[in-house]
Amino acid sequence: MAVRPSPGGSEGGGVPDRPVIRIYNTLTRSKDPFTPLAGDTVRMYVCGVTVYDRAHVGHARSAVVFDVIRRHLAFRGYQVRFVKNFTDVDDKIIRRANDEGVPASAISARYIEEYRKDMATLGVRPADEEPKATDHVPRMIGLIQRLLKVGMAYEAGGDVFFEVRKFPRYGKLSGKHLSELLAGVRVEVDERKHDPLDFVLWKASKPGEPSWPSPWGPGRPGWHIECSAMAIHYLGESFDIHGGGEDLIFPHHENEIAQSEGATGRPFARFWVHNGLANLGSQKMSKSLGNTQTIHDLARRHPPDALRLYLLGTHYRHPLDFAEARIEDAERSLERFDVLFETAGRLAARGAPAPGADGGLLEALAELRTRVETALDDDFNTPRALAALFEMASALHAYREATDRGERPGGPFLVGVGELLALGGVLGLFEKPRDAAPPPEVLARIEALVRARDQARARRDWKAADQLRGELQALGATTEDTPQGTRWKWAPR
RNA sequence: GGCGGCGUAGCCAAGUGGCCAAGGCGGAGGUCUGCAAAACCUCUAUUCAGCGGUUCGAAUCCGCUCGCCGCCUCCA
Repeated sequence: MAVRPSPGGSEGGGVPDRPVIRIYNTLTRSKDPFTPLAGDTVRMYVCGVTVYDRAHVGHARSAVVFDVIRRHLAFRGYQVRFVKNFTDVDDKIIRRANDEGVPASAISARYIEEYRKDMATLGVRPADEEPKATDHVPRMIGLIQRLLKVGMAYEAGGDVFFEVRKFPRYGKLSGKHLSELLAGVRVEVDERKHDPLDFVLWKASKPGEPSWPSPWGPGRPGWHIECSAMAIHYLGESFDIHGGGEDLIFPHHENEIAQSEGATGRPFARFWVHNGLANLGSQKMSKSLGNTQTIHDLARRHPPDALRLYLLGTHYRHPLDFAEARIEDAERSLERFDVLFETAGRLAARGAPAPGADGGLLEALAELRTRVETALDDDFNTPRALAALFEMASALHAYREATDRGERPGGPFLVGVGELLALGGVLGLFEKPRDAAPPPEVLARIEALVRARDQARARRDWKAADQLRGELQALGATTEDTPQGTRWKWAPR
C-alpha cells in the first residue's frame, strides 16, 4: 500500500484514526503532537551508559522510562526502531582498567554484561541495536572528515576540534548563548582551540591508552561524536526521537546536534526527550558524588515490579527522590494486583468459568482502559496511567467478592484480569510471576502443615491451629482462611 | 551571574481556567473471620508555599516574596 496523501491537513503519518501522542520536546520547550518522519516507523536513539561501574537508580530510571516510551509507541501501532548505545571508551574506563591492571575492554565488557543483567531483571527489553562506540570508530572518523571538509572542524597536533562559531544554531537545544557560555568557561582552555567553546572530536592518544589509527595519527574519539556517528548509521541523518537524561542536554546533545547537522546539513533528531534525574537526599545521584544505589543491590531486596512501580510513579520529567521506603510502599501496593492474578489463575485452573451478566464490570474496565491509554498519549503520563490501573484493580476486587458469594459468574472476571495484564504490559508490569514456588521439600512440608492446621481447625483446636500458622509463617507461607478453604501465599523474607 | 524546573493531605504523587482537587502508602472505623490474613465499604486537603492582581470563575494565567533543586565541567 502506497503512502496516501492526507488531504484536509490531517496528521502526516498517513494512518487514520490513530490517537495523537503528544511529547514534550526539549527543542521547542512544549508538548508537541508526534508524527514520525516516515509512515509508521519511529526511529529512536537513546544515550545509554558509560560502562565503568554498575548501574544505579538514575540509569534504571532512564532505561525504564524509554522502555515505556518504546512500548507505548508500539502499543499505538508504530514500528519502533530503537537504538541504545554503550560508551565503552572513556577516561573513567581507562582509569579503572589501569587501577585493576586489565585492558579497558575487559572493564567495559564486564559492565555491559552487568548492565544487561540488571535491565533484564527490571523487565527492560533490549533495544533493537545496542552498538558499542569502539565498534564504530571508522564511522566516526568518516564523520569527522566530513566536518573537516566543510570547514567546521580543524586539526591541531593530532587532535581534531569542532569549531562552534561555524555552527550558527549552536545553543538552540540548551537555550544557551555563546556569549554567556564564554563568560562562564571554567575549564582550562587549550590554547590550540580557536575558541574556548570548541570541543574535541578526536584526541591523540597518550601512551597506555586504547587507540585507533586515523588520518591524524593514532588516537581515540571524543565523547560526543560516537552518538552522532552511530545514530546516523543505524537511523539515518534525520530521525524521530533522541533521548537521554536531562544532564546530557548540555553539552552532549548540543554538541551532537552541531556535529551532525554541521556534517549533513540536515536536521538531526526532531524530538528531544529528556528524563529528570534521580536525587538522593535532595542531591543529585551520581557516581562522582558516591551517593548511588545500585540496581544490583536493590533488586535483591525488592521485586522488580516494585522497582518499576516506584520509578514510574513520578512523571518522567520530574526529579525523583530516592528513598527505599518508597520502594517498600510500591511493594505493598503491588499485593492488590497479585491477589487478583492468583485468583484468576485458580479460577482458570478449575476449568472454563461461566460467562454471563457482568454487572457492568467490563464497561467500567473499558472506560479505565481509555484513561490509561490517554494518560500515556499525553507525554507518557505514567502516574496517571497507574492510577487508572489501581482503579481497575478495585473494580475487579469488588467483582471478585460478588463471584465468591456466587452472585456473579467467573468469566467476566477472567476477561477483566486479562485486560489488566495487557495494560500493565505497556508499562512493563506483571510480566513475571512475582515469586518462584518454594523448593519441593519446603512445598511438601507446607502442604502437610496446612492439612494439619485444617484438621485442628475442624476440631476447633484454635491453640494448635495458631501454632501451626506460626510454623507456616516461619517457612515463608502466609495463610488465608476463606470460605473455599485455606489458601496460602509464598512470601519468604 | 545565565538558562531550566519545583513547592498540592502524615508521606509519595497526578491535575496547569469551570462536575465533589486522581491514585498509592500510612492512619481511623466497619463488613467478613474462632482469632488472624486478604479483600471490600466509609472516612482521612472548604484547599493547592505566602502576598497581591487578571477573570463571572484560578492549585491552574500575571507580578512580587520566601524556600528547594538541576544544568552551565565527566555524568542517565
